[in-house]
Order: sequence, then C-alpha cells, then structure tokens
Amino acid sequence: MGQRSAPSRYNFARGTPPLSLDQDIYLQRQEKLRALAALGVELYPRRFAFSHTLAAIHAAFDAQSGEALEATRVPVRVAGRLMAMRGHGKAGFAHLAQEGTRLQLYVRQDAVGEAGFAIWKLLDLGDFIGVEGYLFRTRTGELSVHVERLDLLAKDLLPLPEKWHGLQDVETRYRQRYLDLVMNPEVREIFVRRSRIVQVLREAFTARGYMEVETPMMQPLAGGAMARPFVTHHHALDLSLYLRIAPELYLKRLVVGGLDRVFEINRNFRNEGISTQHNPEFTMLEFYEAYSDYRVLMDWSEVLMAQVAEQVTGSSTVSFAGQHLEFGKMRRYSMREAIRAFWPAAAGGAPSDLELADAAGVNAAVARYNAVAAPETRFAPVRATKDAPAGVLIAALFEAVAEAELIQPTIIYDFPLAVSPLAKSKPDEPDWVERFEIYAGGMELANGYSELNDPVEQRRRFEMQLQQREQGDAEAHGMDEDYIRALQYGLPPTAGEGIGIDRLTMLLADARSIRDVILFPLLRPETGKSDAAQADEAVAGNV
RNA sequence: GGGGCGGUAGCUCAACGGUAGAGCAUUGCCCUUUUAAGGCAAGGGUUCUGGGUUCGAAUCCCAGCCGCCUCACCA
Repeated sequence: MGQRSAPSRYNFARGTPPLSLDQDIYLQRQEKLRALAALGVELYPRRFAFSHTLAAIHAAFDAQSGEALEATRVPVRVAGRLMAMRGHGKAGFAHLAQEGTRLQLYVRQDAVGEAGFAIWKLLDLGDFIGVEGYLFRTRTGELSVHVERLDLLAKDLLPLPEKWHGLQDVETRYRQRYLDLVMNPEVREIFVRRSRIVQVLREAFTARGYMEVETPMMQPLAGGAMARPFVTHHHALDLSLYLRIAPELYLKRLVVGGLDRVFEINRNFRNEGISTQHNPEFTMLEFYEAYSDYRVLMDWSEVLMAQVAEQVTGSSTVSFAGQHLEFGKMRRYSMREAIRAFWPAAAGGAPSDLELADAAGVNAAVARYNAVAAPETRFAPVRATKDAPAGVLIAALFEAVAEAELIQPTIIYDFPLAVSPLAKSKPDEPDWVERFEIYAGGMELANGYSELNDPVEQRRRFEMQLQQREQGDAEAHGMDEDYIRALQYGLPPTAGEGIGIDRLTMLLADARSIRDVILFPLLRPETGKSDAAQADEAVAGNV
C-alpha cells in the first residue's frame, strides 16, 4: 500500500520539523484515500439507503436462533462507524457502531470479492461504512452481518482514542466532545437522558395548559435576577445590550398580555465564576401561571419533580453522589425553621422568629454563629457586609447554616424581602415574602414565588435595590421603568418559578460536575495548530 | 482571587536523581467464526514551556502556561 513512503513522497526535506505520529497516521490515511480512489471508490458519497438501524436489527432479531436466520437469510443494509476490526487473513470481523448500539460484521474475501476485500483492507478504525449482506450467528452465537458488499461512507483521518479505556483526559473530553461521545457510552447516555428530561418537562407543562414562548436573550436592562451580565453591542442601533441573566420580567409582561400560563426553556448568561455547579451560560426552565401563588407552585413542583424522576430514571428515588435522593416526598422548612433545625449546638440558642425580626437580633445571632463557625468546616462564617439589611444577613445565615445539609430534596419557603425584589410580601409579615427554593444534593435547584404585582410597591423595591447598589452591591437589581409600566396595566395574581435544567440533569444522571451535562462547556480557547493542520501545510508546501 | 493535585508516545498509564518503557492504536508479514482475536517483526518522544541546582533532571528548585478539585461569589 506504500504508506511508509508517504512522508518522502511529499518531500518534507526543507526545514520541515519531524512529523509526530498524529501527522504520520493522518498522512497514512490520506494515502489510503488515494488508494481507494484508485480502486474506483467514491470517497465522500452522498447517501446510503439503509434497511435497518442497528437498534432495529437488535430489536427484531436478537431473539432469533442461528438456524432460523440461516433459513430466512434476512437481507440487510446497515451503516455506522467502525469501532473494532479483527483481521483473519482473507477474512475479518468488525464492529459497527450507530446511535449507541453495535453490530458485528463478518467480511470474507469469497463473499465480497477481491475488489471488496481490497476496500476492506484500506479501512481504518473510525471510518464510516455501509454494508449489505444477510444476518447470521457466528460460532459463538453473536448476531452478525455476513457482508456481501461494502461501501466507504466517510474516512476517519485521525486516530480514535484507546478502545479499552476510552477517552479519559478531562480537557480533551470537553474540548472534543464528539470524541467523548464516540468513545464513552455513559457520556452519550447522560445527554440522551438530558434530552428526555426536557421532553418530559415539556409534556408536563403542556398537559397543565401552558404554552411555550421565547423571550429576548439580548436585553437593554439585565433584570429578573441578581448577577453580573455579559455586555454586547448592536451596531445599527448603536445600542448596548445585555445577554439576559433571566427571562422573568419578559415572561411576566406576557402574563400582563393575557398569556396566562407560559414557560420558556432557554439559556441564561451570568458573567460570574465557573465551578462544578456553574457555567456562564446555563439552561433555565422558567414558568408563570396567573391566578396562582407560591403555595400552589410548591405543591406542583413537588409532584413535577417526582414525575420527572420517575419517567426519566424509572423511580422517584435516584442515586446521586452515593446518596439516595427521595423525590417522592420533599421536606419543607421555612427559612427560619431551617436555620434553627441545622443550628450548630456550640453556638448556643438558635434564633427565634422574634430575634430574626429586627437588625439587632439578627446581628446578635450572626455574632453567636460566627463565634463557632470556621472555614473548611461545614459551618462557614457569615461574611457580614457593613450596613447590610437584616434580611440579607438572614439569607446569608441560612446559606451558611443549612444549605450544605440539604441533600434530600427540600423546599425552603418564606424569604426575606431584602433579597427578593420581585416577590410579593407575606400579608402578615411585611419584611418577608412568599418565596421558596428547592434544594437537592446540596444544590439550589429551583426558585419560585408569588409575583409582586403592585407597581407602586415594585417601584419602591427597585429603589431599595438601587440603594444597595450605591452601597457597593454590584448585583443589586436595577430600575426597569418599562416593566413598571407593564405592571401599571395590571398583572393578575401570578406565581412563577425557575428550575435549573443543568442541575436537574446532574441529579437525575448522577453527574457531579455541570460540565458533564453541558455538551460544550465554556473553556479557555486552545492555542496553536493541530498536527493535522501542520501536516496539510507541509503537504501544500506552506512550511 | 486563595489553597491542593496534575501535565511522559495518537490513547491509557509506568519509570521518582543514573540508557524514557508497557498495553492499545499504527506499519509489514502470517492467519476464512473472532470479539480487549492471535503470532512474528518494525516505526513512533522538545517527558507542557522557560530558567536553575547537579558530573548527570521526566524526576529536585523557581517562574509561567493549561487542566481538575476545593474555598470565596453565584443558580
């Protein structure tokens, strides 16, 4: 076949650096392409009409005996990527892979002819091929295709990772996700499951009378959450825009407009840190229903989570990080109850509702807690910002005391108003709002509330946020006059909620990093050229 | 941003101050029911980069780059 002569044929002599193996294989395989072309093979044909998917073949014939197959000689045309090849002189075995399933091929010269066998000898691991033949069982009983015709569909010019261990290098897995998907079946399974989760959610919302909508990703004001936004610019309008941090304010405008039940599954963008639980762009399911409140949504969310877990994993109890999470029955604590329930004994008496009702009491509780808290323990200290409102401190206290303990799916309800500028206050406690969050696996999974629909109160809340911003809180919410105008036309009583799809997928797929449930997580860009690019340049004489 | 761990052949990994190796993959030869096929032979390395210590560095030291984990921020 002459592969070894390939480097010299291209005359790399003048100042060309030594080729790495990667380039070597690339050039070998290009040489095989030329050899295939010389055999009259079309190198990049346009289609292959298959008779069955590999999955369909397994579904239909796995139960049939070798004798039955021999009697009927079922003709098949199948396609896929070559993932294993075992040569045996003038015959050979291969495994074809397609959509996560595999089927064995048996190729022998007397069945495919000399020309067909010449093609077979020029195939490599990773090539896409289509074959025609009939089904049979080998001596060991494996369902296989007895190949009679073999077509190259697309050649793999670069070597696949090692077949037994798969692709392990974490960076390569994320940068070249296609290799991860080719080599690691469990990775493929996670993304199949993610798709299933979204599908089940869509069905559940549709069944509840919701319509799916899309609202702007580019917004003149980044509202609906507290986070640093990404900034971009529209040239024709000479307009600075923010990638949205949340769709909330647009979805509620739709409820003003009479779309009573709306949901959106789409990306949010937050210009903040990257961690195992944070990616700068992440997928949020956000939904609003008119004439409802947070109690309705708490109950519905609990049902929904159990239903999704059941339909996706087969059980409402799911394994996550070595624990069994029971989505069938969620615990519920008010935020104040949760602080008391998980209060460290060493810190003395847990704070009462009365103590948490004013700044002095809250500061005393934080001081008691911080006296026993220490970094690197489960009780991290509360970092008290100067002059932070009592509500902000209470929320911080909750996160420090309780959040890490919320492994089992748990609803935390009734939040301080100071951290909830868009939520309706409780009728009997004006400093607290009708808001809840769902925690599971130690992560915040969902956030919902009764929507504040009083435009006068909403303006006051925005002004409070502006004050916090002036005191140095860069993430405090900005004033949105257009949103207030929408409220002035009347927002019916409404409840809304956001569910983090990435985190939900982590929980239901037992993935410990958000990067394992996002196909292309954000990474620092690669620098430099690939070996193949260098080889191409060398061949073209550009070096 | 702080702390910890890591980067060796295309891939998965050894070698831990003294000649850079194995398996898979690749190339050649043999092999018509194998399946991590097998046998024989061969090729393939800027040990992330740059300094330093040393007779000698993949190994020790310093700096940088990249990645992972973790803390902080956040969902």
